[in-house]
Amino acid sequence: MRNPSTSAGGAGGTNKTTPCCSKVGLKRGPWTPEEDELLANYINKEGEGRWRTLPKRAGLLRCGKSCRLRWMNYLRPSVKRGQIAPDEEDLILRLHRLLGNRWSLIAGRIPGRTDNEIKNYWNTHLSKKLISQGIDPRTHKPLADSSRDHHAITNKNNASSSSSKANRNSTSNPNPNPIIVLPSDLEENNNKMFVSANKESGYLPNTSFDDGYTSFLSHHVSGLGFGSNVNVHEGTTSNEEDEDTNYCTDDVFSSFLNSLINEDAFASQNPQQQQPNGNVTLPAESGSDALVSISASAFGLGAGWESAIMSASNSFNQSEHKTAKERVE
DNA sequence: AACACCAGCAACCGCATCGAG
DNA sequence: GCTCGATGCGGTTGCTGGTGT
Repeated sequence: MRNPSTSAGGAGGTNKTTPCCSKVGLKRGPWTPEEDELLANYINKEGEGRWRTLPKRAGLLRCGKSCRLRWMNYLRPSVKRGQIAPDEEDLILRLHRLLGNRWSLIAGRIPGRTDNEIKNYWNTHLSKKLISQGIDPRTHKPLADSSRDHHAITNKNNASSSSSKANRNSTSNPNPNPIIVLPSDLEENNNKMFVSANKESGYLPNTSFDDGYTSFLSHHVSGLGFGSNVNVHEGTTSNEEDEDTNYCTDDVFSSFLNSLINEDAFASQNPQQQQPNGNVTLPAESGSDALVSISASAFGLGAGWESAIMSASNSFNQSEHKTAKERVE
C-alpha cells in the first residue's frame, strides 16, 4: 500500500542498497485484480519458485519479491481469509509466549494463516489486549514485573497502548523470559549445540519450520535426556553426531510442540522460581533437575527457547500427561 | 459536510541464510 | 573455502476506510 512514488529506503531506512523494485518500469504498491490473475494463473500452471524471473515469464511488471509476497500472503489457495477465531487467537498467544516474534513458525502451526497476517493481528489486537490485561506482550509477564526487568525497552516500545503511529509497533525483539540456570555438567554439550544453531542474535537462523527448527529441537530434546521417552529420533542420542540427528518427523515434532503449547499455560500458572540475579531454576516437581543445562547468558539465547525446552522437559517426563488446563482446573 | 484522527492491513525494506557453482 | 544469486523472515511504512468532532 505504499505510495508508488515514494521509493527506496523508506522503512528502517539505511538506504544502503537499492530495493529490487526500484528498477525503472517496475510497478509498486497495491496489486490490481488483473495482476493477481496473471500471477495466480502462472503459478497454477508452472508452480512456485524462481521468483526472480517469474514476473517476466508471467508478464508482470513487478519484482520477484513482490510476486512471492503477494502469492504467499494473498493468492495461495490455502490462505484462509476472514477473522481470526478465538481458538486461533488462543493458539497465537500460546505460541508467541513460547516462540516470541517468530511469526513464520507461529503461522506454521495455524493452517491457512500467514506470518504477515499473524504479525499484523498481534500488533493491532493481541498486544493491546494483553496490555489492557496488565500483561507485557513481549514477555507475557505482568507489566509491573516486566517494567522492572526491561525498563528501558518497555519505555521505548510500549509508550503507548495509545495510538501514536510512531509507537504502533511495540513488539520488536521479544525477549522475554528469564534465564534458566541448569546444572553445569550438561552445559558444555548444550553450548556446543546451541552455538551451532544460534548466531549473535540469540535466535535460530531463518530456516523453515521443518528443517532448522526441527533439527534444533531434535538435537536438544535428545540432548536433554529425554532419550527413550521421546521418539524424536529413534536410536540416536546427542552423542551420535551424525547426519541422522537432523531427522525428525512432522508428526513427532507436531506433538512435541503441542505439548509445549499445553504445558505453557501450566508454566504460567506455576512460575519458575526466580533467583535474586534474575535467573530461574526449574521446579523440582518436574523431575528435570538434571535434565537441562543451559547457561543462556553464555551465548545470548533468546529465552523463549529455554521456556520451550523447559516445558518440554516437564512434558516428556510425565508419564501421565495432562494438559495445563486440565491441571489448573 | 468537512476535517482530523485513528486502526487495520497490504506491501516494502534490509538482512540472514541457504545452496549451487 | 569462497562467491553470488535466490529465498525467507521480521520490522516498518503508509494508504485506506471508519469514526469522532
